[in-house]
Amino acid sequence: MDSKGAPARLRGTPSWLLGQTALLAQRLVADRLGAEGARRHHYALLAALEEFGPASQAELGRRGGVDRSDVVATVNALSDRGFVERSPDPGDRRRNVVTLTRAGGEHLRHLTGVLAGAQETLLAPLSDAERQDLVRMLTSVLEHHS
Amino acid sequence: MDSKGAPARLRGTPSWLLGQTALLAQRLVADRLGAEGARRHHYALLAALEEFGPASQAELGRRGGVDRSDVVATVNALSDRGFVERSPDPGDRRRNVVTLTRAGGEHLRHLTGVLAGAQETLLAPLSDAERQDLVRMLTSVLEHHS
DNA sequence: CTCATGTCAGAACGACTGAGATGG
DNA sequence: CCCATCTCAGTCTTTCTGACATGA
Repeated sequence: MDSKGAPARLRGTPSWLLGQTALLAQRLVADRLGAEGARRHHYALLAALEEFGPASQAELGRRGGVDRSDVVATVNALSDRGFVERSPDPGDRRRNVVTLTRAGGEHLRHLTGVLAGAQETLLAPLSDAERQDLVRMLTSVLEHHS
Repeated sequence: MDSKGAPARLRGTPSWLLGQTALLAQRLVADRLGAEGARRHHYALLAALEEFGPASQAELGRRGGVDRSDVVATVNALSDRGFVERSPDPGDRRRNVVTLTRAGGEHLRHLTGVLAGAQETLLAPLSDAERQDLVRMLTSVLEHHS
């Protein structure tokens, strides 16, 4: 992962640059979130809950891009800290309905700020226009391969 | 890793976009290289050998961004296929000097073409100018955090 | 004594798979 | 009978750590 001294053949390759930059970004984000006792999955599920409302765990995992197996542990952690509530669905007894609590909403807002700070640090050398270009290009690549 | 349906909070976050795009890129590259019986480490070491010349395994690992533990297995695989030669350094008996063979050079050129094809597929929706911008921006971010 | 090197064994992590129990 | 859900256990990767023997 050391970027310095890498062969020119690699340094100029978009896939390599993406990998290195993503690694940097993941570490930054994991560090900042970790300082708040959170992880990426935590943020993903909280954000999905806020945007789409209460959902079963399976549905929540689909919306947040988290594997159904990992949703279990993440919801455990979040509910231990009072950020979500897990209650049986009266209409379908297989399901647990997960709901965002007030404290969870506040936590989400807090983490959103922390995340924004991390983006700022990450993209420090880029102008606002460049950042928008970057987001647009990456989005376009992702949509093309969906 | 499913990009569709993700919360807007995540979809617009540069670090998330980078992660998703890098994942896509890594899978593409791993698939294409895998079809040639190669992996990313193979390419990294071959490229480092061609650009900087023969080196000890430790030095090679530093140059190619590969952990020295993993250099062992990679050099094994490459030398099994005749792409590199591992010989004791006469001037320092701790070291193995790794050298690129003619077949290794040809393999590297072949893989370089395969890699270029993967970049083309990955960045299909972007214009040439956009691709250059992307490379420039990512490089600038990486250098800033070095 | 110290440090670097090559090697191996395994930890740590994250993404994912499989199966079982419950229920629609 | 078939499918969805929740859960747990465990696999499969890749990346990295620790330890060891050898030798500069």
